[in-house]
Amino acid sequence: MRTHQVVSAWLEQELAAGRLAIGSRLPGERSMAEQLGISRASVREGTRVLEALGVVRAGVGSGPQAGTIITGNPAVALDSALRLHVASAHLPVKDIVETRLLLEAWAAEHAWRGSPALERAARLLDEMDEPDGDDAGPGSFLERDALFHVALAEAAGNVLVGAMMGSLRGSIAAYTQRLTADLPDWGSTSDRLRHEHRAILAAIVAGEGRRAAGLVRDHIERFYRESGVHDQHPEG
Amino acid sequence: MRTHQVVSAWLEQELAAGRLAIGSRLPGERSMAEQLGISRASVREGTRVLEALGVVRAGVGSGPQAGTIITGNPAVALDSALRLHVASAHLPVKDIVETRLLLEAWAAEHAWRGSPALERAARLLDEMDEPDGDDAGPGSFLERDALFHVALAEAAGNVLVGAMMGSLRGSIAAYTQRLTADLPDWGSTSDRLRHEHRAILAAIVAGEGRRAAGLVRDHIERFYRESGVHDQHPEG
DNA sequence: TACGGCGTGTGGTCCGACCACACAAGATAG
DNA sequence: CTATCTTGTGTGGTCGGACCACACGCCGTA
Repeated sequence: MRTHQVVSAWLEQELAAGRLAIGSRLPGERSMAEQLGISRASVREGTRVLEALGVVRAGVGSGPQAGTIITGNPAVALDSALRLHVASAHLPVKDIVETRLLLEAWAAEHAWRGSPALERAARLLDEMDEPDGDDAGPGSFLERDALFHVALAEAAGNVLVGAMMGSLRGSIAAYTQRLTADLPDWGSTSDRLRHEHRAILAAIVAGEGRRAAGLVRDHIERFYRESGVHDQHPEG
Repeated sequence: MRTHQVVSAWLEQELAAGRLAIGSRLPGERSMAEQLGISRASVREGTRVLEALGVVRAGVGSGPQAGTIITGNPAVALDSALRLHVASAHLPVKDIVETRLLLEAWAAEHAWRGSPALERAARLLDEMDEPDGDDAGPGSFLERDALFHVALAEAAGNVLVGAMMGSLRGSIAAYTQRLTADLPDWGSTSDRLRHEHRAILAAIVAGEGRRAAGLVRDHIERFYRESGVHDQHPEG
């Protein structure tokens, strides 16, 4: 086993044994190096990995935000991973759209009606109704659009599904931005999107899961069809 | 931006520009440190992250396997990530089962009939028919069981879905192992699993996607119901 | 021609040093 | 006595240099 993996192996043990939990602070790098019998450089490599995986968060200085603290954020793991894999053209945009469709339709169908995520989604829709005051173009609209869809995914109460959609957000924002640039009439398109968003949320709140899932599917598919995503290359 | 992130940022640029691709070899750590104007320690932290994300693979010595080489393996990213997040009890087993159900049902419905993954799946089924010669108990059976399900997921031709199932494999193997220990009659259960596997694969090959999806759903759900997974805690 | 030792470049690990930072306790000025 | 400033301490962040094990390919040797 490579030396830096000692850190994650140790952390996994501590977590399983209940000696550490989310929110706990890890020993300092110097102290951990001594405890584990490895160098500080290796401890740091191990910590970097944990950080990339969204398991810990490192902060300098002193105080509550300082030190290396255990978090539970699986989304950051995929966020950066997806960026790289998309960049390497190993991950076609088509697959991302497909996966998004899959996750969101499922989430819409299984959404928990009392989820606070739905309230967040509703707030986002209200904000999207206000004309983009200062910012130009569809920038902040699409930002909230992506967040709205992530909120829907989280409403199903499945951490994994929520995390996966959360990490897709970055990729989604990237190409929706690109696609809207080619649209001839953004005004009417955004109006339609607004309307469809309302319909989706209403269906979920009304408990009509299957119908909501269908609406989500149409919503996403139509947008990509109109934008002609199928003609574009990942690096476009 | 933290220094070690210079590496992933640089790599992303190189990939996007087409100067690097999967299979390419990165410059040596020492040379890269000089090029990027950072220390070798930071380069190493950066490559450790890339390695954890499944973007590169590092090998010592010389020859074709040596050096840091770009791979496209998103699955390894989640594999370790899931282990840690499950250990931290941040990720309930219920969510994993649910996600598995979601991914596999979709994959069964969208499987590409000519996929080589289906041939692999068929071979695995044949191997599972042979009574576990030397190994005791359901060990290698469950191993192949998990691989069979991953193969089905890959048959849909979606890299992301395949990668997600691949990284779930570790977690799945962990608790199926645990659950089968409590089963009163493993012999009859494994017979039923074998039969269901055949039926699923046959439905896919016959092009009856929807029916295959239903079979998959029943297959997974029944197993977990019988095993009483709902009564178990993540750390069980 | 076949074999064996050696050079070279790779990542892997370690050490020791210094930096920027953020808080807390003490010293200081009002 | 209070408010402010200074200093101390511990944190992660970065750096340069050193040595190791490894695996290959070259080259001298038998």
